[in-house]
Amino acid sequence: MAPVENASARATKTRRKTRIQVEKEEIILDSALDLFSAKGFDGVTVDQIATAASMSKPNLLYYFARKEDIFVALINRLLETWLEPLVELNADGDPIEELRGYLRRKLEMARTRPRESRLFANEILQGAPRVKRSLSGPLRDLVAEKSAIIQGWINAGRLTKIDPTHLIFAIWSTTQHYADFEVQVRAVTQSTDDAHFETALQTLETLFLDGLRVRPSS
Amino acid sequence: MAPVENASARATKTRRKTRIQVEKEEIILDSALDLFSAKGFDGVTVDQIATAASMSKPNLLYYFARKEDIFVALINRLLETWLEPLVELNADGDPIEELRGYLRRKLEMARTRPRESRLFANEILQGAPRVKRSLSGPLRDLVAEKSAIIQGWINAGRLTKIDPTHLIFAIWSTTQHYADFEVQVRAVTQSTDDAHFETALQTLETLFLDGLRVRPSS
DNA sequence: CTTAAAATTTTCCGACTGGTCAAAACTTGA
DNA sequence: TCAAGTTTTGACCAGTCGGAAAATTTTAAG
Repeated sequence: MAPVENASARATKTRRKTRIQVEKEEIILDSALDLFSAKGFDGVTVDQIATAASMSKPNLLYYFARKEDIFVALINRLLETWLEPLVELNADGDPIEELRGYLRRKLEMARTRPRESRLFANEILQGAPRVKRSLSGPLRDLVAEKSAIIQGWINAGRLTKIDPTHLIFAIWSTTQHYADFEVQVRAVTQSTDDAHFETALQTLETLFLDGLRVRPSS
Repeated sequence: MAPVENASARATKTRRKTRIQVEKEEIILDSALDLFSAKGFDGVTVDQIATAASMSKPNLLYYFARKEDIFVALINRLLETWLEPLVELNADGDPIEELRGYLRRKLEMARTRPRESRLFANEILQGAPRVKRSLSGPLRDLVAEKSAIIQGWINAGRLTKIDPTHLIFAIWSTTQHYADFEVQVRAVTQSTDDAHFETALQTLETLFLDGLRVRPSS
């Protein structure tokens, strides 16, 4: 007798997952991340994901009933790790060192996890139809919390007067640029490896901490 | 008798365009820009573009033989205006004021032409399959030229030592962020209009020119 | 007004898409 | 070992897609 419900439905009913379920779902998600991050949701077929995961389409659909379920699973799993660098920003640390560390962690994430960055960019770019709720929920709350910390540093005269939220945007955009616009970066810098990330870090640190204007050295 | 070749083919043979051709092509491109920038190349059907342009699908295909031709036409037309703010960077001006002006122009472009920004982002994000040539050609040359100018300013001690190319990347990413990630920006700032662009400009100017580190005011 | 070219519409098609279904093959725990 | 549950497969489908073809209507130049 064929099962009435699929693997996903069963999972939500908290019936515990089989060894095979855990393994196969992992393979599917990894293959899907490859494809979705490179071609976007609409640019990928279920068949392509199945082939990449070395299984048949109906078999894949046994684990994720709909194509969109795979995408949503990826986004949800992504959001957590994605915000980790910001979570680590510590109110008790030295402001300059804390922000330098955040910049470094975020750039490192762009270097080591470009697929996740591009997947997220793809989704936001198209109006975030599947994660809008998360944006105005957990994301906004976290930014508000960390912005308050930065504002505290500014009020204490330990940082230049600046809008904390837009500062966070600046860190996000400059670092993710190296993942999302990798093709462009490579075309312009003619780089074929990771070497430009070191230059990028130096440039961004100097820019964010000291700015372009030349000051007389004390 | 039906025409053997379509409007595009004729155009390439330098037969001059009809009034109707000029008008309709404009309408098609504008409608396509709306849709492509919002949903990406694969997320849009020819039928949707045709409906948005108030014509039938075969009629649209009379002007652009293939869906991809519309996209390519958009990208080509876009590239020129897109690089204009950088073209205007003037070697003879004051370095700080020149870069401030570039930043301002680029952010203004993100505000007034978000559709173009998103279209471009969509294309780059997916590996630039249709404009790779332009990236390593005209784009790279322009960046090289302007980087040399900035490097000249640095050598003359008029700017902080920094990698000019990555500085340009930083200006690109921070400004385009407000167009490409608009949904996220709005979700976080809870802004419903353009007001946050003023705050963004102030933040980026302060950040890029003076940095975060507090200096004793002379 | 005439007529050739341009523009539009109607009709159609083959390829592909996401997804279903029932049967077969395989695991696994008692 | 064996039966209940899990996993995999092959056949299939209804809808959509980009695009082709040909006939018809409209435009514009002489």
